[in-house]
Amino acid sequence: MAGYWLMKSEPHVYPYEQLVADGSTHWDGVRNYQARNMMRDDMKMGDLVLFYHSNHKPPHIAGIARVCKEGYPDFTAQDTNSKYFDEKANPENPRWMMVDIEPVMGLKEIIPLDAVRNNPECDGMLLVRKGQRLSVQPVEEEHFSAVLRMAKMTLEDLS
DNA sequence: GCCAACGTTGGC
DNA sequence: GCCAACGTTGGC
Repeated sequence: MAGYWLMKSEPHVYPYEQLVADGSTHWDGVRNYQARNMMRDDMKMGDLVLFYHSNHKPPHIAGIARVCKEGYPDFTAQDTNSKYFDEKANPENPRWMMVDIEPVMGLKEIIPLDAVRNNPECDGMLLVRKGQRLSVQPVEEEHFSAVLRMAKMTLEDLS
């Protein structure tokens, strides 16, 4: 059964539209162990992803993406020219992992963070939990479908 | 730009 | 293994 996730990106760095333009992307630069572990162990081919724009007014869910390559080493950690370089990473112990995602479709209506927070169907979503900052987080199926409903979409629209 | 929340680091 | 210091995230 498919898993559901939410991934955060700052739209001035990498907006959903860029994912559409690129066709797919590797999700490099995650330097948090919880997020790494989920990408390494839990995110599977075909899992659906809410693509979230953080640090934007208003912060919002912009589109749906899909995992198209499962966890593998984040090579930017071993690239001295990368801002994500980590001297503790090496081929034997890459330390950081990433997945690839591809666009599925943009939301017909973007969903602002406030709308998620104000929707009782989204109670318990990590996204609206105070103080949580994970840039990759699991989403329950009922929350995922609640977000789609808010955007006047269904899972069938995604297939 | 502020700052609360939280993760990481490193001395002890 | 504790915990103070520090850095980052991300909404506001």
